[in-house]
Amino acid sequence: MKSTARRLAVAKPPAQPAALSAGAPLRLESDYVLEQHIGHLLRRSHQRHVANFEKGLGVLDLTPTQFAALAKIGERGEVSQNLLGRQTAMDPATIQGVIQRLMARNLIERRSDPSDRRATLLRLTPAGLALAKNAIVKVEEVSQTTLAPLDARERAALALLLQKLSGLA
Amino acid sequence: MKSTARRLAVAKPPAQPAALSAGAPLRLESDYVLEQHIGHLLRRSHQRHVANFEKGLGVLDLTPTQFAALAKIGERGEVSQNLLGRQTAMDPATIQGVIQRLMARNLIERRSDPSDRRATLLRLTPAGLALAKNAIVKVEEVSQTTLAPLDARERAALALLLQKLSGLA
DNA sequence: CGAGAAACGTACGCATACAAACAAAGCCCC
DNA sequence: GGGGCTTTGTTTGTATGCGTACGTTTCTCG
Repeated sequence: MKSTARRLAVAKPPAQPAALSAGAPLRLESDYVLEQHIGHLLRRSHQRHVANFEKGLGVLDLTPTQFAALAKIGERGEVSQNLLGRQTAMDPATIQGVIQRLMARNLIERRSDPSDRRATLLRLTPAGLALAKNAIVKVEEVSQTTLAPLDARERAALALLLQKLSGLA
Repeated sequence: MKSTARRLAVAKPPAQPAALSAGAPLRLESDYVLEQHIGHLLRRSHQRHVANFEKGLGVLDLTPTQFAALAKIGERGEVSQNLLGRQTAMDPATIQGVIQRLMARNLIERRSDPSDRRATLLRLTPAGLALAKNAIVKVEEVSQTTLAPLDARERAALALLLQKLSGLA
């Protein structure tokens, strides 16, 4: 078994206590290029899409995760909270907050599962259903905006590659 | 000029006040498939990479953004905070928190720009430089882990597509 | 020169995102 | 039948990530 669980990588400060390093700044001699790394590219691309999303949804005022939850609930009819989390790739702590905010807006409602007293079942309210329908149209437009730099062949290729990368294929 | 700045999309609850909808759950009749949408794929892929990152960095205990800031500072020698933010795709509010945490760990230090009293210049401490060097090695390994599902040709294609998508190409 | 615009860093609020710890309920399997 | 493991949902704490507003400083341009 592993000995220590986790150790903070705190480095003790250098010898001279107070003064800032006086001379030329320290440089990292390396051919590392942030902009070419997969992590940075994924982050930037996702960041741009989220920006498009929030702009495109406008008065509907849904975040990507809120929309995903709403759409998934509508697709399944009724789901438990943790199952919904797994199907939208959110951990229990995250989905919990999302659910709370959707409930506060009367978009979903919950009842306890009669066959499992631990679980709560989620379903759309009429308002949630109506909002989801409107949102789907907008979300399609958002996807077009995000994908605008790519042609049809590139879009298909990208989707396939990302499915492989995320373990969905 | 626009009339109202922003309106909350709150829907008034349906006629019956208290009771949950009794019958069958409302369903969203739609062929919308979350798993095929670019936003979800980007989110999942990024999510998987971040998980690899945090696992792979181990005791170095750097988040992707903290590493990006550290690497960029080391590359430039000395940068102002906002410029660093632009080069790592973080807005001023976000980079501010990252800088605070790196400073609290003695990895970077700041001085006010003598030629612009608004700006603060950031540079690596010796500890920060050492940590960054170690981190770069680990980060390369993380990238390999993330990209493991793809062969060389697919990796190159993905990088190109994401560069286009994020506006870096 | 001097007023308006722009840029710098900071602060607050909200929404993901996840680790860790927890109580309650259900399941497994001897 | 019952002890242990798992699952469900919650809470707390930390870290992005961005909108917005703010005070200070610098720049621009008439």
